[in-house]
Amino acid sequence: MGNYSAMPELPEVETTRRGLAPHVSGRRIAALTVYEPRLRWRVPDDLPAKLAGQRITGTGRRAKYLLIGLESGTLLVHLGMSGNLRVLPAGTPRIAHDHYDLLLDSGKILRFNDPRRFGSLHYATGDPGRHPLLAELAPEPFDAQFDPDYLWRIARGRRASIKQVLMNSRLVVGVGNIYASEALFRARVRPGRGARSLTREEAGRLVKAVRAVLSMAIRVGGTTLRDYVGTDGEPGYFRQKLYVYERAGKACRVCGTVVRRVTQQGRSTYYCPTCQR
DNA sequence: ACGCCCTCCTGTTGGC
DNA sequence: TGCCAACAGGAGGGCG
Repeated sequence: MGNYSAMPELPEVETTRRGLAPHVSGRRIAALTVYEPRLRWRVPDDLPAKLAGQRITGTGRRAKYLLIGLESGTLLVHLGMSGNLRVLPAGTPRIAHDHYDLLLDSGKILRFNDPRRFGSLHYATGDPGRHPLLAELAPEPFDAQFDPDYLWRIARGRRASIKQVLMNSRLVVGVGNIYASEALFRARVRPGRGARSLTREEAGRLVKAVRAVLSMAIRVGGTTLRDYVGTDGEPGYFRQKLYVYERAGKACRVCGTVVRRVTQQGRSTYYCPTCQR
């Protein structure tokens, strides 16, 4: 399997945000240096000039976008599926796939590394929520709006599977491939079920499960696959808590049944045929 | 409106 | 042992 890296989902992004916030909040950007602008979208040539000298007002997160608030706008940082941000002393030698540095007035740099270059860097002026990448996003899983009624209602109107619904960022954001499988396991719902077959009770269990699995992952610092590290170099420990993800052929941790792997829309899905109905 | 597929990218893996 | 195709996946874009 090629997941040598973090596959940053919502918990990994939130872990990154919390790790770097104390290092960047209130600092001034001395310079942005772009070594490789060809990310998911090309980093604009004029971005360094726009950022230089600006104070960082704070950090935030929307879906899997890390937001860095500046005096005159907001940086939208996406980690893609192999990206990470590290806080390092200025002058630290670059390694392969280091693509840009934000030099801070503290003498530290915020360095972005991303082997697959699926990550991105955007700058929004004005309300970042109006930026095209954020404007159409669904509620956060921890929003009050994402409740059993909401999930049940949208699921009933869909022909797609329940796993597809969970992973559709126009319906609910932040649930990627790992946590979709894990949440469905905890809710005891089979991932291949048609979303419209979800009962009201199952919708309730699923809302709880999504929130539980995400908040637990945030609490322990994300999922370690191969070499995931947060901004301070500490690995995440959620991998140890996985019930089904990447456990095909192994015994279910609850009932002992062999965990299955199936493919849905080209993505791996894992489930226990006994625990999940 | 919805659902599905394609695309971007590169390190790792497995088959021959 | 070495080569190479397949695979992994977030998510926007496009198409039917």
